[in-house]
Amino acid sequence: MLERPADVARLARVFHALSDETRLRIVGKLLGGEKCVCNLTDALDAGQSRLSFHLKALKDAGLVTDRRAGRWIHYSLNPGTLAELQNFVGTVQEDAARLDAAQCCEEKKTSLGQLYGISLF
Amino acid sequence: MLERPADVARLARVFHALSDETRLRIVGKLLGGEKCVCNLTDALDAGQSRLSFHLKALKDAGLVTDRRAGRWIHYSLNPGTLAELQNFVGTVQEDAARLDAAQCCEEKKTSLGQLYGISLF
DNA sequence: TTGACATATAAACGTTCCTTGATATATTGA
DNA sequence: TCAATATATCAAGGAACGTTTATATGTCAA
Repeated sequence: MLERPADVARLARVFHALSDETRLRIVGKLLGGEKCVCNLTDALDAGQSRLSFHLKALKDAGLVTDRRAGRWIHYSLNPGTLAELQNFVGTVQEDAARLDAAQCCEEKKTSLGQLYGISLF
Repeated sequence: MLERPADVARLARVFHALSDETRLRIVGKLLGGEKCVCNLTDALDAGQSRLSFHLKALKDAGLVTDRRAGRWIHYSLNPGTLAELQNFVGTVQEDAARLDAAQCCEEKKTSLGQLYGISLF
């Protein structure tokens, strides 16, 4: 998934959207189900315009969707993007764990072999 | 995990580390196993100092570890932090999927009930 | 139609981030 | 010890980001 430049750019945008504490707190609130902006303003005591700014960042990244209901606009988590994200993180994590498990058997190879260009296996 | 301020700050740092295209490409390269900086410089044709800057960001976030081997420093993915990350993303994703599945049964409730303060269930 | 309310957008400003070029540190081989 | 190599750190400049205040848009109720 990190081979195609478009995917890299997309992932960077999603991660960037989650790289701010206010936005993470918004996500935390949305875990309970969809919320209108007014709910979030109270729960996070953040100014209205500030909240709007961060909601836009989350929405542009595809992490949340909005739905107008009369005067209010309700935001909720977008399962699709979250599934993509989980897929990516899961892949990287599994790979890292696999490499880590293999490492114990290659200690000598990596620390000495790479130095001297010798493979013990 | 988003209740404690310290966790929110930690997560924001990890996400920020992954919010840059150069750093994501570094992660992509490390999927194949540990690499020395020289390998990465070649593979990503990024200047040495630029690469060093991004490796530090990944290291400070706990996403990679480094290991000196003679003249070279090898970087590899840190499975622990990646597991934490996967745990978080997985939780949010599952929650979003659950809410999404429930939504079909509450369509009337959310679109009309919330407007008029009536619960149909 | 008017006023109140919920939310979005714009402008201005300080802060953080990334890049580049120069310099410093650590390690090795001669 | 000296030169070469690999990497880190620093300083400067510009771009992107987040906050705030003010204004605009859209919706409802009277």
